[in-house]
Amino acid sequence: MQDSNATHASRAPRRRVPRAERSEQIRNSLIEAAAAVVGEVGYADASVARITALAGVAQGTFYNHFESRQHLFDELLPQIGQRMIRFVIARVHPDLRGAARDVARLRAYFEFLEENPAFYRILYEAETLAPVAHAQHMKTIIAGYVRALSRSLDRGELHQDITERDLEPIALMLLAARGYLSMHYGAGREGGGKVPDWVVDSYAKLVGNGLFSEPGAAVDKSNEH
Amino acid sequence: MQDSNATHASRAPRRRVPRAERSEQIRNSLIEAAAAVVGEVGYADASVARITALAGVAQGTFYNHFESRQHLFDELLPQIGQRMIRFVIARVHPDLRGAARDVARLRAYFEFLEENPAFYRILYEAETLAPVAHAQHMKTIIAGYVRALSRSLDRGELHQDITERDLEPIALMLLAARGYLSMHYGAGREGGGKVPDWVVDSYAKLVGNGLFSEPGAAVDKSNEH
Amino acid sequence: MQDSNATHASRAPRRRVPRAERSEQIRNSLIEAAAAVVGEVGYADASVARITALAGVAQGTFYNHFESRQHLFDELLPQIGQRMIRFVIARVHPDLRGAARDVARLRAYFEFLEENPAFYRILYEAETLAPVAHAQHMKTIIAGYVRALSRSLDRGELHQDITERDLEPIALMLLAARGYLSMHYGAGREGGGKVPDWVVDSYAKLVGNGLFSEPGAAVDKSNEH
Amino acid sequence: MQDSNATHASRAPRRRVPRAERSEQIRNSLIEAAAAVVGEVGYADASVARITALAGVAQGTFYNHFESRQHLFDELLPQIGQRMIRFVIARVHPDLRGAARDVARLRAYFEFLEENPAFYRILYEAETLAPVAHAQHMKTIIAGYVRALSRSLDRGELHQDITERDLEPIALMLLAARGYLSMHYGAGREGGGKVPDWVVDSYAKLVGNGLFSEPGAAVDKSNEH
DNA sequence: AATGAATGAGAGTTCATTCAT
DNA sequence: GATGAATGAACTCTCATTCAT
Repeated sequence: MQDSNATHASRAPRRRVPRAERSEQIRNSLIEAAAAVVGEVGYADASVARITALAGVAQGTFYNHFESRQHLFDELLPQIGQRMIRFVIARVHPDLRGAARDVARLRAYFEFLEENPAFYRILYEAETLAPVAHAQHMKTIIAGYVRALSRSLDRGELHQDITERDLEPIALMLLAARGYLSMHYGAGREGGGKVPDWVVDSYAKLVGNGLFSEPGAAVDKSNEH
Repeated sequence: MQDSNATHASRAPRRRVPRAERSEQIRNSLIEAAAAVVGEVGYADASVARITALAGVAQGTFYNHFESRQHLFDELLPQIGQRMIRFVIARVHPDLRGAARDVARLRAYFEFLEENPAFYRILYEAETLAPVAHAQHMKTIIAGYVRALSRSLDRGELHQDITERDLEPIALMLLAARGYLSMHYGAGREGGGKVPDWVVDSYAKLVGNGLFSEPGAAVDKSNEH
Repeated sequence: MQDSNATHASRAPRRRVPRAERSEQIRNSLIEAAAAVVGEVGYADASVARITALAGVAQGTFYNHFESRQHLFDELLPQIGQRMIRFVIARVHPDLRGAARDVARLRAYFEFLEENPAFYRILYEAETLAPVAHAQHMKTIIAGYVRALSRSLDRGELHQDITERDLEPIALMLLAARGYLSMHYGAGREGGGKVPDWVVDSYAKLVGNGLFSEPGAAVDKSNEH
Repeated sequence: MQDSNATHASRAPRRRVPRAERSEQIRNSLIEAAAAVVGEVGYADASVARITALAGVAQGTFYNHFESRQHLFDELLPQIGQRMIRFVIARVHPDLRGAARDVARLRAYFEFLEENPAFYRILYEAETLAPVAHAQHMKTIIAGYVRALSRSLDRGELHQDITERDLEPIALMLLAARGYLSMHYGAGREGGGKVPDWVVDSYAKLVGNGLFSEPGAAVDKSNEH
């Protein structure tokens, strides 16, 4: 981050360090401000006026850094989303396997939400208000989840009836669970807060054993092979 | 103040259409119009002008029936939500039990979405744009789901480690699955469409057997009581 | 359709006269205000704020009557242009013929400009700022002029070397003369004012005899002295 | 940036003067860029950003050379106007006299416009958007035209009813003709283009013989009404 | 009760100009 | 002198809501 001699513009700006750094600072502060504002009032009410006021710059400055309000919105989720991914990776012990690993990821996610309550809105409103970013984020997240499940599958950690093709819908459902549980028990509520342990346990039970106990009942009707 | 007696309409030749009924008609047509508009363009762009235009009344008329645009929005989901609930109930055979019943409900939900693609947006945007209605809807839906699961529990259809307290988070997660699967494979995508059978099968597998096969592994690590 | 009986109140607006009239009044006052503002500061600085302030209505009202600022601009020249045409027609004695008629029209035009000094800017800036209106106006004006000249041609009032084909460029040049003379000696200057008689006389000389007298030099014919 | 410090001063018109000359270069390139931009999009949309981008300098540099955008605009027409004047002088054979000389000047003007289509907009929009420059330009041009006509008058080339006082309005009208003819038949239209010969002939007829053939009628009659 | 024009606050965006580097 | 980001006033336009008819 310190070295900025790597890129050498043809026009030769004299003192690129302070200027470029200051510019980068402002850009970042705009993103941070936007994240905070969107987290608080949602995309729809995150006006440029509000964002720039929080960032402490003039409204016009906004447009030196982003083509439009929408362009900022489209960067918001990727930025914070990456942060979330790194956070979760850092929090999950590399040796964990199977269901334990999955539950650990869930917990890490909830912890991230506790520390970054804005993320909830940034993510879930993005579906309609920053759809490109949302689609990209979901794609990345799903792909990562499928990869992890795929490794579990290879290791034989999954039930025998689970096939490669099931992994995507299952990843999706587990992500869905994250979202709804945090909405209902955690950051999505007013005031945010921690998702209680017993809720995580319910997740673990569902993921570990499924819900219904009658053998084959669920699969029989709809599955022909 | 007009007479709102609707049972005997043939009283005077002056007024043929009862006022109250006509008023109710307009109110309903506004709700229908709003549902269509929100389904098409979302809450944010569902302007009063657009809704009244579709309903065929003047803009001012809107405010004779609803205190504000937000008040209409707050009625939208309850209305359409009830319709969805009735639809699902009607489609699920009363004799189905256990996982088969749950899967049938999932299918019915997807069918409702196919026939009412607007519902997807009305429901999922409501979380931020009609939060009161959304909370109420979720409460109702969850309560219904929990009741159903509770009956399954009483009948001994569930795994033995599932307790009464697990039912709410589990209901939530199954609802979450509905939402994300329809977003990804069905009505949430451009052009709507049917969720494929193999995706329903993946749901059935998860709900039936769980995901991970190591017995107890998932629960052990994270549960200390 | 005029009936506004209480028994048949479903479609018919009750008292359309005052409402429609008031609306028309506001629309007209916006046009008048716009004409005044454009005349004073030009199209570029004729902001909606300025126009509505002068018209005494709210800014939003503007958009109940015109799709956009440009749409008003596009109506401005046709409106005032028609007024000018009617004015000139009214001022020119129907029995005048030949050069006398042409000069009378020139005088009438100058008089109109004296009474409507805004017209100058409305017309001449329109070329770039309301090009469609300008083109339409010029087409109308040129066509009218050509028609008048054509009648003179038929009556044998014109020089023998003038043919039908010359009429359009000549009409254009006479219109050009109007414009530049008023710019330089009349309404185009600060403070407006009347174009002096001796300037009109110069016009009359040019139109009457041409400028150069050498036989054969320009086109030849009909010149001595 | 580049080594422009060649310090050998010889007899040849090669100058050293690194600073002043470089400064002059930038200033000129800004004027050239402005001319191109104004010609393309008009004064109103000729933003400082656009001009400096075309000139290849930073926006701030602009204000080292011009007090304001308007100050540049005020220099634009004088610069290009002088170029036009020199072009016309160079193209008109010094021995031509009378109407032939005038028509030759008209043709030269049209040729200049063909080669410099930007000039049309620079000149005609200047009336409202660079009024000082426009007034100065017109003054210069009119003075030159009057001088030329005055020489014709001294040589007896003009009609006897033309007096010294007529020369200014007549010069103005001939300039007006230039402008409108080029607007309608030449550079003013989309795509520019050459004014056809037959249009020039119409001009020649008007200037040569006038329009109406009744001698004297034009002047006398019009003073009564 | 129905109408639909009037309202005005507030939105996103532009751009001439300034100024620290 | 050259730079180019920062500034903030001004712009056009939208729309939920009001209210006289």
